[in-house]
Amino acid sequence: MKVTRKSDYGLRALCTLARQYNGDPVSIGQLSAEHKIPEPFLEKIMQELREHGLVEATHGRGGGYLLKKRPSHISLREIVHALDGPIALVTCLDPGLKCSIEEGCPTSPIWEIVNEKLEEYLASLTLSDVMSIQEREKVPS
Amino acid sequence: MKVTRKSDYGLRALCTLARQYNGDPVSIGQLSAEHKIPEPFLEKIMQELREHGLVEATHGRGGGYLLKKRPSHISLREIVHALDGPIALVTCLDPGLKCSIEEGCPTSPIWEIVNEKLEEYLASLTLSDVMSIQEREKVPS
DNA sequence: ATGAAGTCAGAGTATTTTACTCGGATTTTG
DNA sequence: CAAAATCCGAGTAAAATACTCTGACTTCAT
Repeated sequence: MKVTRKSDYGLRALCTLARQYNGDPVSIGQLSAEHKIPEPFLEKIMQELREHGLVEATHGRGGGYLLKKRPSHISLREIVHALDGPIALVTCLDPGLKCSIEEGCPTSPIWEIVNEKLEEYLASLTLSDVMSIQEREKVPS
Repeated sequence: MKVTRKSDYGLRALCTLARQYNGDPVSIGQLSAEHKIPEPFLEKIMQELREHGLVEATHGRGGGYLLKKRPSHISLREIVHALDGPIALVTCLDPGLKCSIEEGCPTSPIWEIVNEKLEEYLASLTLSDVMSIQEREKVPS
């Protein structure tokens, strides 16, 4: 319904995997330690990212996760959709509620427009963008 | 934190008041009946809109609410801010959480950018826009 | 072949946020 | 002064979010 911590945590983990692109798999343990995310929660998150084809996992010793696509080919929208589902800025936009279908609802048209703008914007940003913006912010001390 | 039903209900009520601009005050009873919003809840909402200077109330018999500004001078952003506070698309953007201040947080910079875009867009839309979009949608049957 | 390091899968729980109620006071008009 | 309205503060119910737990399965090194 909104962008929850799942998406935030997922994005953090994906940043690490992006740095490690073409390198060794990274385990849940490493990821959760680096970003201070509760292990079992992150486990769930990585599973969902895998089910949506964003990462791939290797089992057993030395295993972990790797990006399945280039960082520049993974959009924020994909990530958020994988973890929080399609954005419904307002409750009444939630798929499954009749509100948006009803004739003469004064507000759903405008919310749909705003919602669509947001989705478009998220679709225009990729994991590479996130990395470079992050780099720019880092003040070398 | 997100756009809740309060903002949606508030916007609906404001649409009615916009139609009634320069007319008689509209009571909670009328508004809640027209939009099927629980009366005591809408009461709270109208109070908050008044506290933020978007509407004015008159007491007693024949009383109710009126817009305090022209519909074209009331932005969606104002309405949402009055009822749900500043938008924090992601939990970590909530004012009061340190996350956004921490050095080296990989995600908060991007969320801030997206959040700002959304706020800007909401600021660009007014109550008049909402009315005309609604009008356009109405399919005369 | 076995045990350690890892993921997989599903159900279950705690916390927080949202949505809404209640009761009584206050103001205005007929 | 009574009826019609808003005002105000506290409190409750429902829903969504943010997690945990348990046990299985896979892979690899020794």
